[in-house]
Amino acid sequence: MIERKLFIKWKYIFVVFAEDKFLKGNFFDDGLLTRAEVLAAVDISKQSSQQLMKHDMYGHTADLGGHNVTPSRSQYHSGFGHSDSMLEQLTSSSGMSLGMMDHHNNVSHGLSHNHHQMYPPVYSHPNSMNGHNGFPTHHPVHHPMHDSDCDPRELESFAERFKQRRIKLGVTQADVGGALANLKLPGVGSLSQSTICRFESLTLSHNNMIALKPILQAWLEGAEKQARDRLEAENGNLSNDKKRKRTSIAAPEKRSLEAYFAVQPRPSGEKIAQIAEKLDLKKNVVRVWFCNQRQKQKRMKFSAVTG
DNA sequence: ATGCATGAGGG
DNA sequence: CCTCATGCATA
Repeated sequence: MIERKLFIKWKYIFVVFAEDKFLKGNFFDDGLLTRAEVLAAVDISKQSSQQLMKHDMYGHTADLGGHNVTPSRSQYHSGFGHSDSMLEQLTSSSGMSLGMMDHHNNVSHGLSHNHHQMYPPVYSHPNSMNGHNGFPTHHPVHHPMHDSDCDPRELESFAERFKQRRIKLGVTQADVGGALANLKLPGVGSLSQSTICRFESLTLSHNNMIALKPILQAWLEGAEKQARDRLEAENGNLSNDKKRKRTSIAAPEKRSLEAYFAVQPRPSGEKIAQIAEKLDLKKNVVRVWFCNQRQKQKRMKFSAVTG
């Protein structure tokens, strides 16, 4: 599948970086990666890349069998299997290998958790799921889906059309997010500008895209039907002092993390602690960075180089 | 548009 | 601890 291929290419880029560091002799001083680990990763990645070139990397989105609403099984496992085992042979250290991920994946959430409203956005709820008409945990409420709803190309074109029509309506991404709550669909609250943006740019997981599509489609149709302005989205309740802070990881540290990630996407807690210490970052920051990085590789598109 | 963060749910 | 869906904050 295309996303898998893109991931391999992406990984390749950073492994090459690791190789470069290695050649300059400044990569192993910290002892976090063994010579064998890097050489193996470099070798495997090169092979994978060559293999991909032969198989038309950008040509077409091709397959991805019309089914799977959930990535439950290995939908990320084509043409990479042997590489996994190779790496495992060469990496004497901790666990998982490069392409190994997601063997279990229950996707038990639907959309709509309406959770953690610690920072009340548009509609404010003091807490996640207290009594209060709040949807307990999750809602299976999904409209009957058709095969086309799972087709990446269909999703892609829908996202594009959506953006187009949204702009035509003169509505911002944030407006859409807020308007969703007025849709009164069971289990559907508002969404942030971030999420709408990510939907339009396909930078969400395949499943997330599928879940959001019917909702956004419903909004779009409603909004167009009454080309009126129902842009309300009452807000203005920003009386909270606790500002969330976003730590910024400097470029050098980030490059190191990327190099580590290329070799071991799922480092153990121990390893994370070591890395954190080496880079002088808090362990949790490093852990979260790896989590986010893993999520990134599962997205439909990679925003930068893949156009 | 994206980077780092949170929290539910599941082991 | 992880995955996933999401969001605040920010470049």
